[in-house]
Amino acid sequence: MTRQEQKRASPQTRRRGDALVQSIHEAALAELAAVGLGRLTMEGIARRAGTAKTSLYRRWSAPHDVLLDAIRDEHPQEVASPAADDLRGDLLRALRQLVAWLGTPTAAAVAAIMAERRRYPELARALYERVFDARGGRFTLTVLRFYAARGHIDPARITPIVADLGEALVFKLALDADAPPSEEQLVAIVDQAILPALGLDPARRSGKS
Amino acid sequence: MTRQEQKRASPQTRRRGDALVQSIHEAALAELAAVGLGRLTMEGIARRAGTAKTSLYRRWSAPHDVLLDAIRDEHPQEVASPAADDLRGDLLRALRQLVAWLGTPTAAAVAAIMAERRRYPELARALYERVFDARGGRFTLTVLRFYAARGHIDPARITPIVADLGEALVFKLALDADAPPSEEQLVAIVDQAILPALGLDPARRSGKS
DNA sequence: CTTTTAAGATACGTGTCCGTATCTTAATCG
DNA sequence: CGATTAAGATACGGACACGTATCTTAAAAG
Repeated sequence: MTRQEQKRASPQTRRRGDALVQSIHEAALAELAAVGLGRLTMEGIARRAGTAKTSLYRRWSAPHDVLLDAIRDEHPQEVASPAADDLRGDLLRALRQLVAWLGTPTAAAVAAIMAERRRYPELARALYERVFDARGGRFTLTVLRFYAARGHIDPARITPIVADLGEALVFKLALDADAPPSEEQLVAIVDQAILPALGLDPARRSGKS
Repeated sequence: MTRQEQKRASPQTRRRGDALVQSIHEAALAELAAVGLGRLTMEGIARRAGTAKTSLYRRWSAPHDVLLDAIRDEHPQEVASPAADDLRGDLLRALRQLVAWLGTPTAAAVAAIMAERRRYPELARALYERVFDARGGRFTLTVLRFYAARGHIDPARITPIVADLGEALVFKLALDADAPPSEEQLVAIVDQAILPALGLDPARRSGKS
């Protein structure tokens, strides 16, 4: 056993550098979920992260700064690639992905900031500038554009309202029920709202025969 | 000049009874809008109402109680009566009414509670029980049912998703822009989303010729 | 190994809010 | 008018968080 191995055998008690920052980020998101924006404190984040306030103040001047960094680090986002010949399936996949994201601590943080954007305008602005552009990240828009480019959809149908449909309904359902929409509800969103709005109404097509 | 008129001539400095409660209610809603649920305090409400904490504690034990009473008192709601032969116009009227309500302090309070329902479940529950049933108050549903009963709409089209469409889009637009949707946007919601979902697609109808 | 770095622990004065207690006094009642 | 009621003002001890300062010590560097 070399001296290096002996050193490894003793359990580490302190986190340093990136490991510590990662822990603090996770703690910030969890603390936000627990207490909300108005009650987010350095003491709370530090307590939850199991670290000292000094470690936080060495890097950030306020809890909102910690939160923004946490969101940015946890936010990497990939939108599913459309299949090419299954509009309905791809819309469903996109909505499922949205629902999956809604279950993350990051989504909860983004929602909290959006909900209180009038009270914390600087925070909301910083979210846009430092994390994402507000109009980006539409899960269904990628799919719609993909199929319009291939001639499956009349491009004139892809208006801002139609592009917003899927997300608006998912958010509303989630808010009303305080639970993610079911697969059945996602299917209903696609079949009863999105496709009709695109001029591809399943109820009308089956009624053709 | 009688003694009663003399008494009226001296400016009153204190509010009593209902007048005081009304002031406190308004203050509670305004304070909530300013600081949010997490920072709503008795001291804040009292300060804003220009009264003493004792006056609050004589009636309520916590700021959330004040808030609930304020919402209930300010919440009376009337949905516009449909016209009978103007589905599109009535849907627009209903959406305008929703937008008008969204501009009230009460709506902001309801939104705040809904946004933080996971952090304040008791408060959210009390909102449902003491103020309104969660599934009530759908602005467009009254219109849809009215026209279905008259045969203008296939009742099978009025699914929960379709019933939710208008409100979901209005909420999303308002949230994204931090401003009420414009009249043009309301028109787009009706023409591009609601009517197609009802099988009454304007774009398809005009394409008939 | 020693030195350096930064993580962690704690103290401190200040400010805000809580909920209760006490008192003064405007407004209403009889 | 006097008596009663409740509105308003203020004090108080305790809890919590702030941001800064100081010190100890684990971990990394050389």
